[in-house]
Amino acid sequence: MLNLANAELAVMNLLWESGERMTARDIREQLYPDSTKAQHGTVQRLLQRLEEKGFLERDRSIAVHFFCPRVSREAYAGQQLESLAEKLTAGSVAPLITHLVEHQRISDDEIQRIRSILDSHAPATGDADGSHSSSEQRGDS
Amino acid sequence: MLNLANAELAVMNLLWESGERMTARDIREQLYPDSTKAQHGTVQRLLQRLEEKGFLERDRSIAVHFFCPRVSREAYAGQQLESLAEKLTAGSVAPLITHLVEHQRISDDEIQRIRSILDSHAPATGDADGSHSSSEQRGDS
DNA sequence: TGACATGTACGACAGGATGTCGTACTCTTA
DNA sequence: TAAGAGTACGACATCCTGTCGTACATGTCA
Repeated sequence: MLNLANAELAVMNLLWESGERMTARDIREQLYPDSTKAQHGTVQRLLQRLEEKGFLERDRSIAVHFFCPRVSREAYAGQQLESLAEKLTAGSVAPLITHLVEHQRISDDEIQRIRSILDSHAPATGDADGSHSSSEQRGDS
Repeated sequence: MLNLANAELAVMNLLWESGERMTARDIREQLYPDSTKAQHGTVQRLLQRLEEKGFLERDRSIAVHFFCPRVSREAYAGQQLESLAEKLTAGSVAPLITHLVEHQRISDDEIQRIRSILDSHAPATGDADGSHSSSEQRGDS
């Protein structure tokens, strides 16, 4: 999956937040409140590139096209995170989280949420320490 | 903090993995095994830009400079993760982790590691803990 | 000391990504 | 059919990257 540039991300954010399909006009009016003629072209260009990249779907069945996300925000975020982990921590996300936690960049509330996510998806292994399962650091490549 | 491009990241990876300060020659020989004259210039350019960006430190006290990281891999990774969370999930990393877990992109081993990180840094769950595996969180997300 | 090897500093360039705008074409509708 | 709105996309300036070459500095050794 490719990356989203700033302007492209702005468009996707609109689509993600709207929850409904949008027309190019909708998008233009939100991105450029003082929309000139030229900016309409800009939006069309962005939409075209986003379509080429596979990030959105265009409904051509009628003259005025409708756009909606083809990639969810969560999927994109997850992919970006994976890519980050691959490049920097040999595919492991634990070091990233370690750093965030140690530098108090994660609030207690966040920690609770993460813990509950893990609890609900990782069936208790039985043992409390969980250190039996080949947990050696492979921190770098 | 700025981003690292591919070639720049390659240099930083060398420095991060080496653990010791390196000369430009060391780096060139590793990046370009068949090092030509030209590539020496390339490496120098990369080192210069990395220094400008603040990613490494250059010891100019002697003629042949020594280079070492000024930013740790963990710090860079953490910053990138934060940046990602800011752009995509309103600063919260929980949604990122949620996605990874739900799509089984995190191994059980990783989950155990993350859990232990959280346990060791955020013990105050309100109650006296002790039963962290109990069923409290609803964790819908 | 002078020549040479090695190293540093940095200008320059090409290629790609991005944001922007303008123009040509299409479609709908009055 | 003409006007208005929309679509498709060429074109451009800008920035970032990776690369190379050149000019200058420094150290070594006969």
